[in-house]
Amino acid sequence: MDFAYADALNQAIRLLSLRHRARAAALLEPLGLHTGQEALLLELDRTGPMIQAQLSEALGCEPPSVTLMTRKLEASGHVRRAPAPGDKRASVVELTDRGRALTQQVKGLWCELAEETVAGLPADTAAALPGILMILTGNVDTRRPRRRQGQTIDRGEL
Amino acid sequence: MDFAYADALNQAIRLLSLRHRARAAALLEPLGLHTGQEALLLELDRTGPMIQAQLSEALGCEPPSVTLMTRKLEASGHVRRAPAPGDKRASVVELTDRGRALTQQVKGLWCELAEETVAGLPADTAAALPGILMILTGNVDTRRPRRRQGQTIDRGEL
DNA sequence: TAAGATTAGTTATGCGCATAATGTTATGCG
DNA sequence: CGCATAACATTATGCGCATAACTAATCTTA
Repeated sequence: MDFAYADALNQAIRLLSLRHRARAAALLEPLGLHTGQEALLLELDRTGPMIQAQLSEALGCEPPSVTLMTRKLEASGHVRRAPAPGDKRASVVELTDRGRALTQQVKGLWCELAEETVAGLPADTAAALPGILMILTGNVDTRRPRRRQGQTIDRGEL
Repeated sequence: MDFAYADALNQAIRLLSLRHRARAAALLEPLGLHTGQEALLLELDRTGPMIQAQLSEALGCEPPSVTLMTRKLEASGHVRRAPAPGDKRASVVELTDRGRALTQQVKGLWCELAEETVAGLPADTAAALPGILMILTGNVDTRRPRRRQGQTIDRGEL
């Protein structure tokens, strides 16, 4: 593997992370949201109420992070927590009406951000991009079982 | 702009950021490096000694971050700081011999990481990726003058 | 059913990067 | 020249996300 290429790729990913996150933060700030919280709201909007362990899985961040995110969103009244029926350890998280309203605004910003991000790219490139990035993510993902080299794993899921 | 696409794209970028960073951290940890420090070493290796303001620009992070990074790399003996000739405010940062040696190891890991990252991608897609990501980065970059919508700005660079 | 292992969630702590405020040196202009 | 302004660096502080250590509840199984 050519180092010049490797460096270009890793650096590009690093810079995109920094800038995309910074831009997202700037867009979300008027709504009183910090980066990461929008992902939780959008996930609840997509999937409906769920317990924190599921959120952790869906958001790709660790349980302690989810604890803090939900705590803050609860404090700001966008999310509600209730004891999970049938499991006294777990608590289900769901959007409040205010949270649902805010999520709609987030969706608008999210479209803006995506549009801004892929500006100047050929349409087919832009269309393929999410899928490509998901492949990359899967390739370096150490949380899940570890997919081998971008090919799907045989169905040995316990 | 379609929300489903926007969501897929923004989410993909967010997850790639988290996972790629985590994987890099895991690879760098045996070298005693934390994420971000490798970028500084590689930049010094590429460009040679430079002052922190230049590092800040090259690395895409703010001066206070550079202060901390250099301080830690100085403490671990990989980098040296000297007063800048002709400017008592600035200090030039350069690699020590140990730093240079470590950087060579980082380069190896960087190749591993890139290889792992693009596994399973068509060769031409992988080849085009760094350029595409740099376009995205430029599109959402608010540090520099603000390029408009992915097209180059007219040469009004002061 | 009682004991060990697993799972949900939390608290404590640490790192990277950001912004704000400060001190110091350079510079450009009346 | 002298003064205002800009640039380099730093300190203080805050947020997101991570890991480690812990409690409490649930599952497994002998």
